Amino acid sequence: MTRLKKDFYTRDTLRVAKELLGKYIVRELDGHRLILMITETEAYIGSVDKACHAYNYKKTERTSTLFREGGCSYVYLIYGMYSCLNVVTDIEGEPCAVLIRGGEPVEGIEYMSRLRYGKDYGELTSYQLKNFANGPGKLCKALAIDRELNGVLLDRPPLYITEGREVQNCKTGKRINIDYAEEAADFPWRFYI
DNA sequence: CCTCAGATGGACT
DNA sequence: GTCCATCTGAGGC
Repeated sequence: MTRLKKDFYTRDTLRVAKELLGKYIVRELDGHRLILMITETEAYIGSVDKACHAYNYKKTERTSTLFREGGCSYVYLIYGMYSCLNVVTDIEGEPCAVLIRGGEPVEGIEYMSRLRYGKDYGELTSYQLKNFANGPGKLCKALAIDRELNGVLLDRPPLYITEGREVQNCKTGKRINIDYAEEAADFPWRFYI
Protein backbone atom coordinates (compact mmCIF):
# COMPACT_ATOMS: atom_id res chain seq x y z
CA MET A 1 0.00 0.00 0.00
CA THR A 2 1.17 3.50 -0.84
CA ARG A 3 2.34 5.56 2.11
CA LEU A 4 0.74 8.96 2.60
CA LYS A 5 3.29 11.70 2.08
CA LYS A 6 3.73 15.11 3.59
CA ASP A 7 1.40 16.85 1.14
CA PHE A 8 -1.50 14.80 2.50
CA TYR A 9 -1.00 16.24 5.97
CA THR A 10 -0.11 19.85 5.19
CA ARG A 11 -3.71 20.71 4.37
CA ASP A 12 -6.87 21.83 6.13
CA THR A 13 -7.21 19.83 9.35
CA LEU A 14 -10.91 19.02 8.96
CA ARG A 15 -10.27 17.66 5.49
CA VAL A 16 -7.40 15.51 6.70
CA ALA A 17 -9.49 14.24 9.63
CA LYS A 18 -12.24 13.14 7.25
CA GLU A 19 -9.90 11.61 4.71
CA LEU A 20 -7.97 9.61 7.31
CA LEU A 21 -11.03 7.37 7.73
CA GLY A 22 -10.38 4.03 6.06
CA LYS A 23 -6.62 4.58 5.88
CA TYR A 24 -4.24 2.06 7.45
CA ILE A 25 -1.99 2.80 10.42
CA VAL A 26 1.05 0.57 10.15
CA ARG A 27 3.27 -0.10 13.16
CA GLU A 28 6.47 -2.07 12.71
CA LEU A 29 7.74 -3.64 15.91
CA ASP A 30 10.11 -6.52 16.66
CA GLY A 31 9.83 -7.84 13.11
CA HIS A 32 6.05 -7.72 13.16
CA ARG A 33 3.81 -5.53 11.03
CA LEU A 34 0.67 -4.42 12.84
CA ILE A 35 -2.13 -2.72 10.91
CA LEU A 36 -5.34 -1.02 12.01
CA MET A 37 -7.85 0.63 9.70
CA ILE A 38 -8.82 4.05 11.02
CA THR A 39 -12.52 4.26 11.88
CA GLU A 40 -12.78 7.37 14.04
CA THR A 41 -10.96 10.72 14.19
CA GLU A 42 -11.26 14.14 15.78
CA ALA A 43 -9.85 17.46 14.61
CA TYR A 44 -8.09 19.94 16.93
CA ILE A 45 -7.28 23.40 15.63
CA GLY A 46 -5.29 25.55 18.03
CA SER A 47 -6.10 28.96 16.54
CA VAL A 48 -9.81 28.76 17.44
CA ASP A 49 -10.32 25.64 19.57
CA LYS A 50 -10.40 25.71 23.38
CA ALA A 51 -10.17 21.92 23.42
CA CYS A 52 -6.77 21.99 21.73
CA HIS A 53 -3.70 21.73 23.94
CA ALA A 54 -2.22 24.60 21.93
CA TYR A 55 -5.30 26.84 22.00
CA ASN A 56 -4.51 30.43 21.15
CA TYR A 57 -1.05 29.33 20.04
CA LYS A 58 -0.02 28.40 23.59
CA LYS A 59 3.40 26.87 23.15
CA THR A 60 4.92 24.75 25.90
CA GLU A 61 7.38 21.88 25.90
CA ARG A 62 4.54 19.41 25.43
CA THR A 63 2.72 21.28 22.67
CA SER A 64 5.79 22.27 20.66
CA THR A 65 5.25 19.23 18.41
CA LEU A 66 1.88 20.64 17.33
CA PHE A 67 3.58 23.68 15.81
CA ARG A 68 5.61 21.57 13.40
CA GLU A 69 4.78 21.08 9.76
CA GLY A 70 2.08 18.48 9.13
CA GLY A 71 3.18 14.87 8.78
CA CYS A 72 4.56 13.90 12.17
CA SER A 73 3.00 12.31 15.25
CA TYR A 74 1.86 14.00 18.45
CA VAL A 75 1.67 11.48 21.27
CA TYR A 76 0.85 12.43 24.84
CA LEU A 77 0.02 10.72 28.12
CA ILE A 78 -3.55 11.08 29.35
CA TYR A 79 -4.94 10.31 32.83
CA GLY A 80 -1.51 9.12 33.89
CA MET A 81 -1.95 5.78 32.18
CA TYR A 82 -2.88 5.92 28.54
CA SER A 83 -1.38 7.34 25.37
CA CYS A 84 -3.19 9.19 22.61
CA LEU A 85 -1.96 9.29 19.01
CA ASN A 86 -2.44 12.37 16.86
CA VAL A 87 -1.37 13.28 13.37
CA VAL A 88 0.01 16.82 13.09
CA THR A 89 -1.57 18.76 10.23
CA ASP A 90 -1.43 22.08 8.37
CA ILE A 91 1.61 24.29 7.85
CA GLU A 92 4.43 24.96 10.28
CA GLY A 93 3.36 27.43 12.97
CA GLU A 94 -0.33 26.41 12.92
CA PRO A 95 -0.84 24.08 15.90
CA CYS A 96 -3.33 21.55 14.50
CA ALA A 97 -3.75 17.81 14.73
CA VAL A 98 -6.10 14.89 14.21
CA LEU A 99 -6.67 12.52 17.11
CA ILE A 100 -6.92 8.90 16.02
CA ARG A 101 -9.79 7.65 18.16
CA GLY A 102 -10.43 4.16 16.84
CA GLY A 103 -9.45 1.41 14.44
CA GLU A 104 -10.18 -2.12 13.31
CA PRO A 105 -7.55 -4.88 13.01
CA VAL A 106 -6.30 -5.60 9.50
CA GLU A 107 -3.04 -7.46 10.06
CA GLY A 108 -1.00 -8.75 13.00
CA ILE A 109 -3.96 -9.27 15.30
CA GLU A 110 -2.23 -12.14 17.10
CA TYR A 111 0.61 -9.88 18.18
CA MET A 112 -1.71 -6.96 18.89
CA SER A 113 -3.80 -9.21 21.10
CA ARG A 114 -0.75 -9.93 23.26
CA LEU A 115 -0.01 -6.21 23.52
CA ARG A 116 -3.60 -5.23 24.24
CA TYR A 117 -4.75 -7.98 26.58
CA GLY A 118 -1.69 -10.13 27.27
CA LYS A 119 -3.62 -13.07 25.81
CA ASP A 120 -3.74 -15.02 22.56
CA TYR A 121 -6.20 -13.85 19.94
CA GLY A 122 -8.07 -17.15 20.21
CA GLU A 123 -8.72 -16.56 23.91
CA LEU A 124 -10.44 -13.22 23.51
CA THR A 125 -14.10 -12.92 24.39
CA SER A 126 -16.49 -11.35 21.91
CA TYR A 127 -16.63 -8.36 24.24
CA GLN A 128 -12.85 -7.96 24.08
CA LEU A 129 -12.91 -8.32 20.32
CA LYS A 130 -15.58 -5.66 19.99
CA ASN A 131 -13.55 -3.30 22.17
CA PHE A 132 -10.18 -4.14 20.67
CA ALA A 133 -9.19 -0.67 19.44
CA ASN A 134 -12.35 1.45 19.58
CA GLY A 135 -10.80 4.21 21.67
CA PRO A 136 -7.63 6.31 21.54
CA GLY A 137 -6.02 4.63 24.57
CA LYS A 138 -6.97 1.14 23.42
CA LEU A 139 -5.61 1.79 19.94
CA CYS A 140 -2.26 2.94 21.30
CA LYS A 141 -2.04 -0.07 23.57
CA ALA A 142 -2.73 -2.48 20.68
CA LEU A 143 0.04 -0.83 18.65
CA ALA A 144 2.54 -0.28 21.49
CA ILE A 145 2.51 3.47 20.94
CA ASP A 146 3.70 5.74 23.73
CA ARG A 147 5.50 9.06 24.10
CA GLU A 148 8.71 7.59 22.74
CA LEU A 149 7.00 7.93 19.37
CA ASN A 150 6.11 11.59 19.86
CA GLY A 151 7.26 13.69 16.92
CA VAL A 152 8.25 10.88 14.55
CA LEU A 153 7.63 11.37 10.84
CA LEU A 154 4.70 9.30 9.62
CA ASP A 155 6.03 8.35 6.20
CA ARG A 156 8.46 5.65 7.32
CA PRO A 157 8.91 2.83 9.84
CA PRO A 158 8.34 2.29 12.68
CA LEU A 159 5.04 4.15 12.24
CA TYR A 160 3.33 5.24 9.04
CA ILE A 161 -0.06 5.57 7.37
CA THR A 162 -0.99 4.15 3.99
CA GLU A 163 -3.87 4.23 1.56
CA GLY A 164 -6.59 1.86 2.69
CA ARG A 165 -10.24 1.28 2.02
CA GLU A 166 -12.59 3.54 0.16
CA VAL A 167 -15.00 5.22 2.58
CA GLN A 168 -18.49 6.09 1.38
CA ASN A 169 -20.58 7.26 4.31
CA CYS A 170 -18.59 9.28 6.82
CA LYS A 171 -20.56 10.38 9.87
CA THR A 172 -20.02 13.60 11.82
CA GLY A 173 -20.64 14.60 15.43
CA LYS A 174 -19.43 16.45 18.50
CA ARG A 175 -16.11 15.50 20.00
CA ILE A 176 -15.87 13.28 23.07
CA ASN A 177 -14.94 14.28 26.64
CA ILE A 178 -14.12 17.94 26.12
CA ASP A 179 -16.97 19.42 28.17
CA TYR A 180 -14.54 21.97 29.63
CA ALA A 181 -14.00 23.55 26.19
CA GLU A 182 -17.03 25.90 26.29
CA GLU A 183 -18.30 26.76 22.79
CA ALA A 184 -15.73 24.46 21.16
CA ALA A 185 -17.39 21.47 22.84
CA ASP A 186 -20.15 21.77 20.24
CA PHE A 187 -17.95 21.93 17.15
CA PRO A 188 -18.85 18.98 14.86
CA TRP A 189 -15.27 17.87 14.47
CA ARG A 190 -15.57 14.15 15.12
CA PHE A 191 -15.66 11.86 12.12
CA TYR A 192 -16.40 8.15 12.10
CA ILE A 193 -17.48 5.28 9.93
C1' DC B 1 -27.52 -2.00 27.82
C1' DC B 2 -26.28 1.61 31.64
C1' DT B 3 -23.65 4.31 35.47
C1' DC B 4 -19.92 4.96 38.62
C1' DA B 5 -15.50 4.84 41.10
C1' DG B 6 -10.77 4.16 40.92
C1' DA B 7 -6.36 3.81 38.77
C1' DT B 8 -2.32 6.93 37.99
C1' DG B 9 1.23 10.59 36.68
C1' DG B 10 2.60 14.50 34.16
C1' DA B 11 1.58 19.26 32.56
C1' DC B 12 0.46 23.44 33.99
C1' DT B 13 -0.74 27.42 37.36
C1' DG C 1 -2.97 21.60 43.97
C1' DT C 2 -5.98 20.82 39.94
C1' DC C 3 -7.08 19.06 35.74
C1' DC C 4 -7.11 15.77 32.26
C1' DA C 5 -8.73 14.41 24.02
C1' DT C 6 -9.30 7.26 29.08
C1' DC C 7 -10.26 2.53 30.41
C1' DT C 8 -11.77 -1.24 33.33
C1' DG C 9 -14.51 -3.90 36.42
C1' DA C 10 -18.46 -4.10 39.37
C1' DG C 11 -23.11 -3.66 39.97
C1' DG C 12 -27.90 -2.57 38.29
C1' DC C 13 -31.55 -3.07 34.88
